[in-house]
Amino acid sequence: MPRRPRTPLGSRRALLDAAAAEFAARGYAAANVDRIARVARLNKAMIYYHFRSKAALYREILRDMFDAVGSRVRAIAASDASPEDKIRSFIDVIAIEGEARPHFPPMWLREIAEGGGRVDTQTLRYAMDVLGSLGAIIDEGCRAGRFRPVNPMLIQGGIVAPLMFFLATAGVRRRLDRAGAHGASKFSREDLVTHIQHVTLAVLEGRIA
Amino acid sequence: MPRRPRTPLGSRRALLDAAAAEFAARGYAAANVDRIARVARLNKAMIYYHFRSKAALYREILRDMFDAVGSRVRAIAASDASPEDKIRSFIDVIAIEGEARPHFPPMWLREIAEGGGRVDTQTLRYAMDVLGSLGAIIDEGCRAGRFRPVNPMLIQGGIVAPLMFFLATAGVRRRLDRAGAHGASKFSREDLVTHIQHVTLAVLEGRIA
DNA sequence: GTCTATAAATAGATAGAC
DNA sequence: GTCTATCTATTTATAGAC
Repeated sequence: MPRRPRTPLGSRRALLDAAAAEFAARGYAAANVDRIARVARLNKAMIYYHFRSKAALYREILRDMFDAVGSRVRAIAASDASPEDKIRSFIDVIAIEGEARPHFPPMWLREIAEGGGRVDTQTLRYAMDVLGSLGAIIDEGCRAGRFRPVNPMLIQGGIVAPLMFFLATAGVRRRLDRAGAHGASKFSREDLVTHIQHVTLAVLEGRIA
Repeated sequence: MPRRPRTPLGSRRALLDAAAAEFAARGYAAANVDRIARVARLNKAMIYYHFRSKAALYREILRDMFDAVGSRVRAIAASDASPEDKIRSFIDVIAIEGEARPHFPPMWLREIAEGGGRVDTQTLRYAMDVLGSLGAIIDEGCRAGRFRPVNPMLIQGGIVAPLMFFLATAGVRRRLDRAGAHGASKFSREDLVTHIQHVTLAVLEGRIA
């Protein structure tokens, strides 16, 4: 007997979720549309009904993820908090959004490795928003005499790279732990965020170099 | 007329080089053995003559890279330099080896995203060596009363993740630069290494948190 | 050691029924 | 909206000549 259709666009949502998991775990090329459909408890043809192609499906997922992070970061930069608090929030948001979307960190890592060759203009804009917002926060702190001018790319790298690394390696770290490495997974996202906040502010306030 | 064979194992070297470039740029699944052979100015069948399979070729490249970094790091940990200098050298070596092997950073990023599912036991051992050596250096510094006990994984993440990120994004950063982001690529590997050295030592010596 | 030719499997995409 | 069946292209891998 045929299953009854789910709520309108429910199948679309199911496909997006299954696809995000597949793309994150295997990467674009190794991802398999049949498997995506099966996980979503649907047929492969539904992917081509809701999306144009495997590539379009991928781009939509990536765009949504960058959009979510980008808009939250923009809001922080535009708020009237102090530069220090903005930096803390910036770090918090990257970590929270990254943890709330477990498929984002691996996909981000893969795109970096890819050299960004697969990101569309829209997605690139979101990514640049993040860097631009961080730059604006730093500028503001400099004008207020509280930050030293530091290359935003350097600051962003010190924040985002470790965060994505740690979020993407939750699984491996547990394996390393069991294999004998000491305490590889013995700290939480909050510990890491606090650490990065302290380091980043120390750098920006010139308490280090 | 048939080209004459190159020096013994010259074809093997050519295939390894071409394959590293292909795997780094496209990832394992999207890499194409035909293209690897063409770039090496050889025939696809030569890949199966020198290596068992595409997968074996991939693992050999990955293992060589981790081996090179692992053994240099082990040597640093075993030297009689001060803990501070060992930390500096550790960071230097990761950066230098990563820059000397431009295909390593992207492959590293992809493996992290993959959750390490493709690394063989040998390669995993090399990777654990790096973390183990860093842990030993930190322990030594602690016993000498110069470092605070900090989770090695936290320190390693703060060093390796930004380095791999920056080395892997040389190309994208130039594109972002032209697209309007300010000064994205306006610093060198030395600048970055110096920065990471300062930050890492500040953390280990308890001058931050 | 190196090549040609080909086998065999996989996987993206579409047509058309229900 | 959902599924079955199928077309087509790509691609790993091998057999065998030179």
